[in-house]
Amino acid sequence: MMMKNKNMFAANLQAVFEGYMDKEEILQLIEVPKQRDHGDLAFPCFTMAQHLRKSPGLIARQAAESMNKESFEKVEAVGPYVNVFLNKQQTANEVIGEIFDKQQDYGASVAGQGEVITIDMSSPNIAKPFSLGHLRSTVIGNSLALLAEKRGYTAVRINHLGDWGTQFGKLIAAYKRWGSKEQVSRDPIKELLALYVRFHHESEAFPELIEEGREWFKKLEDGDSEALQLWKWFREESLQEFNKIYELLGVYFDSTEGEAFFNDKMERIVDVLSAKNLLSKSAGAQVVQLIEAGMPPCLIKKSDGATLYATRDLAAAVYRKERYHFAKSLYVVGNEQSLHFNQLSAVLKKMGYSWWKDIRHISFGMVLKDGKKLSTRKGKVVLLEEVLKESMELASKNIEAKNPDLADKQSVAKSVGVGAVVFHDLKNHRNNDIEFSLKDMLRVEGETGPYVQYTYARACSLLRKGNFQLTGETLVCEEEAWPVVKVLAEFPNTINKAAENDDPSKIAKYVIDLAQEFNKFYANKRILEEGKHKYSRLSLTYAASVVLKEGLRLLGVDSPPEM
RNA sequence: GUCCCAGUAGCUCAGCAGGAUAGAGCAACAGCCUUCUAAGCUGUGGGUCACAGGUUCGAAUCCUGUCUGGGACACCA
Repeated sequence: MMMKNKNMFAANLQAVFEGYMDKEEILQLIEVPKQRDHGDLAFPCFTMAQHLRKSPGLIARQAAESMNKESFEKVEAVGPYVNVFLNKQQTANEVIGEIFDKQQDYGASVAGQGEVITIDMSSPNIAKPFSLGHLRSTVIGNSLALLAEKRGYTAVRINHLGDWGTQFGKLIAAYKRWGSKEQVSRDPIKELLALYVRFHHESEAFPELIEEGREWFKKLEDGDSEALQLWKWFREESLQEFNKIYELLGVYFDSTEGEAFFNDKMERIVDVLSAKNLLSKSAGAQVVQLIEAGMPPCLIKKSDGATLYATRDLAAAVYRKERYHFAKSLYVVGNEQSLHFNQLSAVLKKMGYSWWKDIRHISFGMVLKDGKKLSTRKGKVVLLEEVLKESMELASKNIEAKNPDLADKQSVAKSVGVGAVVFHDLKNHRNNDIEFSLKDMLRVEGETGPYVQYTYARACSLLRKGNFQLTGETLVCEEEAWPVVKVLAEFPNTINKAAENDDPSKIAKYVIDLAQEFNKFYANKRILEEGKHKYSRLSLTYAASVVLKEGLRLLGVDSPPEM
């Protein structure tokens, strides 16, 4: 919609500047004024001033005068700018009409029709608590998947569980020394974590423990039945705990093939590397040199012959390409691993896979406490489950205080409590580090999930009370409704920007923006007041509700119709 | 030491394919509910956009350097 207006504006200007500037260039220059009284679109004349060697102010005045103004409400020159005001009535009818027409598909496209995007997300480590870092990966990945689907792609959500590696040797060693079946069964993650922490603590004084852990991992790799059994048990218990969280978050996976799944797929990678003469020995280890790419070498095999993270990820990348034929493969993993992913791409490139450039590391900032990284090894973790629990309790208290007669309080408390935490995680650009603050996460006023949900619930309430029904009559756009219409018109554009930049925060900001504009409208106009504006106001309310709900959905946040 | 990311209001952050007086939210203060959900709305105060150069008619936005913070840098993932 906005694009259409922009095109129209550009076409008109092009006619005026015939021979000096093509439409593409004009489109590039057209901008949205920051201030309301500067209109809806603006063209700065500085560049034209250089072409024509006249003052920008003069050009703006002449352009404003000679332009075809029929399709706009007003065209005026202000200083060096040509400002246009769109036809509010027509635009409102077009925008809201389109939303009525498409409903939740408003903003959808077919850009990715027939293509697959795999998304490596969440990927918690077995036997360790689900941390806030994993929450980030999970909700960012989920939102990117939803955005991809909105644009017609098939999204494959992959939970690459951290279910293999030397830490399991350590864990088994710790369990054998100090663990008990009863305790682990009672509270698996907590107990396993305690064992892991104790192992690290004690191995500072008794370094021989490290060796013991290494031996257990070797046994695990060699298929020792005791080791394998313990490993399976740890994995199973952990997965059950994780599933509770996924259920709360409303996230599902198409694949939970973790690291262990690739154990038998790595030899092939090593063979290819070897056949292509890419492997070299360095201090006993097998590496791929990446000097020409300006990177340190990528470790493929340890000096004891064991494989490494990179080997596994290479195997996983190849496997995913062969299985899913992805057009793009995203890895939602913390930014401290950017070197690893750069190395991964570089090695794939050397292996001759042309799709190396379709691999994309979607990095995100860390969750910090007192400005420092949280460390599992030192037991310094914030448990997501507890955060969610507190948030849901707070939501429950708020409902009790504000709307005690609400039906289905528990499910609303869940939606709002979880929504607050998810939204808080997504509202800022993913690359920012987040200082852990329970207070901020539980906030429900201002730029928060509950604020947006509240706005949606209010809109729903109006629609219920006003018995809103589509009649298709022509709408009247009041002055106060115009800002809402403009934001509504931007939704498709915002979706594209969010998807192109792998940036869900754009959607979060958008939805806040829309809620703010709608709330202003709500404060200024009695929507249910009988009279000639009622249908138009309710229509606007309806359109806003559709877009708020869909925006929240794209973030993985529920929209209860009442709260 | 090398590489990556960041430094905008007291706090959390937008804005950054250059453009008109730098915007929100929180916190503070002052208002608005016998009428559509006050998880809301309105107003006030608060800024040398880290610093220094450069490119440009024009820089928070682009380039270079400096400082500060964080992260990564071989047998963890």
